[in-house]
Amino acid sequence: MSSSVAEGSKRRPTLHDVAARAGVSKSLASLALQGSPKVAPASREAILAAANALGYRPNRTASSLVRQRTHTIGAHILDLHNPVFAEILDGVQEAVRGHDYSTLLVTGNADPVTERTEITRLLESRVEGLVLIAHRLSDEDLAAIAREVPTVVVTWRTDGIPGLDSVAGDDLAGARLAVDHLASLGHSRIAHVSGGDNRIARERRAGYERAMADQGLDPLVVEGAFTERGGYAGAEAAVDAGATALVVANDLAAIGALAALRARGLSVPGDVSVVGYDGMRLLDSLDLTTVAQPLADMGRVAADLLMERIENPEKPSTHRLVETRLVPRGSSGPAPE
Amino acid sequence: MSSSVAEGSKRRPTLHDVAARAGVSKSLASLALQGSPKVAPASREAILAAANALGYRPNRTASSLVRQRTHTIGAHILDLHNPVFAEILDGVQEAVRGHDYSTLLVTGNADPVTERTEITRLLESRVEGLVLIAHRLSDEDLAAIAREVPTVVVTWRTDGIPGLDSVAGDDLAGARLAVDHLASLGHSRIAHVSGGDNRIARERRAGYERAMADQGLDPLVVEGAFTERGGYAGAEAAVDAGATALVVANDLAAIGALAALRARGLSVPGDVSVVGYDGMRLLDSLDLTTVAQPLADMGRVAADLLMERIENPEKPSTHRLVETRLVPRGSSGPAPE
DNA sequence: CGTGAGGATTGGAACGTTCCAATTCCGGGG
DNA sequence: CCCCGGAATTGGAACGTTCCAATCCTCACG
Repeated sequence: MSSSVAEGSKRRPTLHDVAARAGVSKSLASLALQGSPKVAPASREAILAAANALGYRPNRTASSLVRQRTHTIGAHILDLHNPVFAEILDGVQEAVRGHDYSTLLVTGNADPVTERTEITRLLESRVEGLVLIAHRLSDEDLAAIAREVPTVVVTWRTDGIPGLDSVAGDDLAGARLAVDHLASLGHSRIAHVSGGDNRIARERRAGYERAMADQGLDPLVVEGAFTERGGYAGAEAAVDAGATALVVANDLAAIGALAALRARGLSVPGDVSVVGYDGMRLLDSLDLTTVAQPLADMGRVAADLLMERIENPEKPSTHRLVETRLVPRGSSGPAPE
Repeated sequence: MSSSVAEGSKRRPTLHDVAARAGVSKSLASLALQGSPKVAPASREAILAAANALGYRPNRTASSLVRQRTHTIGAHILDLHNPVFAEILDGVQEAVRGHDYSTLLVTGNADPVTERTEITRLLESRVEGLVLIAHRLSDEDLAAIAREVPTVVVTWRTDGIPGLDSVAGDDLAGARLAVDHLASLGHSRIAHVSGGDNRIARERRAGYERAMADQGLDPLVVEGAFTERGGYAGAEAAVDAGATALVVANDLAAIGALAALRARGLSVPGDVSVVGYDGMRLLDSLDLTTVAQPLADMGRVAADLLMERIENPEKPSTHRLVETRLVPRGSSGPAPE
């Protein structure tokens, strides 16, 4: 019959309700719930009990408004379907949680338009920082965003934009690792299945080309994409051109490449060796050689950089290049014949 | 020299600033930015121009507070590493975007404690609904949450909790599909690599056992888990026990099982057939037979149910059982000898 | 027994919106 | 020339917090 409970059954209880029930002011109730030491034990107890009885939940939006802090960061992920991004996100989440932040996640689904509107939404929600796990933004857009909120780009180095940090693998060196590995196994017809026309793909391709030149080998690049289909088609073209080894632009495409080779009845690594790129977890079971990046670490580093910049927005940009390493597995072996 | 711009360089411009610059009241500015038809064209233009010049961004937290709506739903995902969940989430995102909602994403990392605190955080952020893509909550916790906010559970049927909807695949029928498929290929020693001690795993196991009984075959269950490692170990145990076909609890574990068989030098499907469960995209390339669920659809349906319940919180619970189907691929073939 | 120190408590402003009720403005009809 | 209606505009309260400044108590000390 307690009227406050009865009428509260529809409306969410507010701090005011808690205070009323405990017989104190809302100020004191606020203090007590924040765990301030200056509230008398008796009052504290009464307030906590009241809050509990009412099922009170602090309203973060109200609190954010007055505190001018949301304790939330935004994360944009290019494509939910690539496990690689999920692994990076996982690292972000972990680090961010340690700093008592939440993550507002959006995807552009690889479409630049939705990507922009989704990011706008994040900005309107007053996220305190932004982690872009791959993106399709123009440099101007990126600069505008970075001016507005601390931002870090994961997956490729982005310099020249003030106040923006980035975390990336060394794609040039990574592609070289793959080429050198295959060359040392005696391969000479090493093809590259590219990842299409985007920043990372270009970088990896450049790394491949330079490494091939340094090995004194003729490069052979076939067009592909960062998807299984892309890898499938690319692998077909590459073996048609006589390749005995494939440096594939990413793991997903490498899995597709494997499928293509299987379909052709070619054995791996007997007839053709395959090396992927990224180092997603699954690959261990698939026995696929790859150039691995420490994905979760990249996420963690990104989140840490973001936290630092939130602390100190004026700090100079830092660009972290993480180490990639070759993880040899069963998909790469000596050149045939 | 315009003072409002100069001093605004640090502080975010607010509606008040826009109104001042346009020489109107904040009320009118608000109206104009919402696209109300009752503001004079001239004023509208001035206001829009001012907003643009200042780089004004509406503050959603303030707006949420007064409107009592956040236009945000919360999503909890059990484990970011299982691509299956990502695919479901993708469907959720898409549907939710259509309704002009954002998603606040959290993970419990399969740990019940962080799971609860993360969900609490969502509640404090006043999400208008909750999608739980697998969870570890007790029924009481779940009921308490559902009482507080519209909630839908994806991945397993959850009834008996008022005001809670669920979307799930028919695991009983699904496991039967796998068994029948293998039986029709002539297998009799069909083992089940279980997914451990959880709701879904139990259901799939039960489906397997019943189907085996109906086929007049002896069941053989080995303990596994919903992970690659679990599948790996399970497959070893199963072949040691003489199985020629494996019904594995989920795709991830099936991939692990494949790895185990390869390590043993057993051919698939020559020596052993393998059937997975879930239907994650990657499987197509891996040529793995599976019992597929329409994952993205499940996400979409979940989001739609949620939207309906947000509209009408009193509607009776609905439990959607989505259809699973067997997708035969190269990992299952006739029984040996 | 008065005074003051310091702890406990409180009122009220502020955060940036939305939206209702009230006011101003304008031209046309009487 | 006044008044009226409707369109355009505005002030101000409200949303649920936080936090500052001010007040209230209580008790020890002189």
